[in-house]
Amino acid sequence: MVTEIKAVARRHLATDGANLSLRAVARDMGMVSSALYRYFASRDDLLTALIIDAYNALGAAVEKADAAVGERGDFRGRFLILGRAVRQWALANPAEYALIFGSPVPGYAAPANTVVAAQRTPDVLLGILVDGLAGIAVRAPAAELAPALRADMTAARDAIAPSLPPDVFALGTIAWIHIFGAVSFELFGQLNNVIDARDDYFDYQLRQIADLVGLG
Amino acid sequence: MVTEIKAVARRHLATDGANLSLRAVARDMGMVSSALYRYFASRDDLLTALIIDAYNALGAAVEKADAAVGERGDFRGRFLILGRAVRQWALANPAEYALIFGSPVPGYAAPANTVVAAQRTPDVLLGILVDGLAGIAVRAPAAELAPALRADMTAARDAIAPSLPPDVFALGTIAWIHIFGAVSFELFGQLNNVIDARDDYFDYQLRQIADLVGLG
DNA sequence: CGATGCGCAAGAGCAGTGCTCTCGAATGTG
DNA sequence: CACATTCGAGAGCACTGCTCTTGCGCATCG
Repeated sequence: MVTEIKAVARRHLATDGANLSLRAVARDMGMVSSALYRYFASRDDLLTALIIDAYNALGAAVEKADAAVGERGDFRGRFLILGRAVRQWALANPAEYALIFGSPVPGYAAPANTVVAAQRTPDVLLGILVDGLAGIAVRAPAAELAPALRADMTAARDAIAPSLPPDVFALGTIAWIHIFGAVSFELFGQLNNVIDARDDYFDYQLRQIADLVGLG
Repeated sequence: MVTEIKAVARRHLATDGANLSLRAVARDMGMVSSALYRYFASRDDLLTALIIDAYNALGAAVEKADAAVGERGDFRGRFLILGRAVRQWALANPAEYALIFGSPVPGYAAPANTVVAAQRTPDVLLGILVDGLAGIAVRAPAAELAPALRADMTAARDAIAPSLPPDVFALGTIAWIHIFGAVSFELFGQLNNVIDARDDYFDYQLRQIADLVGLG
């Protein structure tokens, strides 16, 4: 039942965007709006469920794409596949992407449940770096981390990818942020009337970032 | 009068986020909601005006920051200043930043008026590259542009920065996208509970991107 | 077999929204 | 002074999220 509600809500999300109407969802299900409150305490609750689903769907798509790569030792190739998987999922589910990576709604605060689902995709990226580090394909980065920043990076990698040097971990966050930035830039319309060869452009960016990270 | 309405709307935007209430704005001005329709044809119209203002405010802040740099030949320094100016403006005006760089509202299509205002900030960045190119501080990039992408880049630089080689122009777009991505990532809460030294982290990213672009 | 309880949905209602339309008051112009 | 134009108020429509009460139907007990 809740899955059916979420399915209909997802359909509405795809057409109407983030301003999801509970009444419209109920109408589509032949119910009255108050009936939905048996399954979701509020509209925000429904949105939270959709957000967690979206994080998991993206994470699953990326995990599947990386797992399908035969040559596990081709770390640069795996990174490119990962980036493309993120973008493909975003292009296929723009509303859900905007839900999790777009501007947050004012009063809304993401519950702790979301973080584990949100971590799946960056986890895959860090996994590639961990594997690549073992194969010494990842070069040592040339940049300097300020002390406070180094402490943050060390603490974060301790919790997520203990075997990664903080400098490599930091470069991984840059890669993740740029993938997010590039997809958002395209999806939110900032590329309109400027760049048409979007597949090529995204790949170009991935290669540049791979170089920056040291995935040669 | 329209400026006063926009001022009140901006104040509401800062507290209530993107779902701006015309009635609340009118209430704050001691007027009734229908009176606002003399000055703005619709709520979207008011939002469009705010968007253009936001683009111009950001552009002006960045232009001012770059113009204040004494050593015009320190292209890497000017790039860092530019990035910090973008972030500072975004942190000071989060709602307006989200308005122009966040997920677009579903039915909304940006009018042509916005593009000239939107171009001001990337123009400053490209200006630094143009200057830096004359001083041969910008190294030749190592990456390859696919033919269709090269055509896009060439056309775009013809319209914006004719003296820039397409490869350098392309690197400039990467820099701009990463600045946007890094600011959005921080502002939209994706850094929460992970990185606290945010000034340091942003500067670290800027240095890495400066290296990537070749601003040594 | 009948009564009780519970899960579920419907309906009314409240406060709020964007937007349209009409009407009256004030203002400045000929 | 008379006119026209601008401006804001008010009512109203359709919509929203959400609460509360009501009642239907079904299953489980005594």
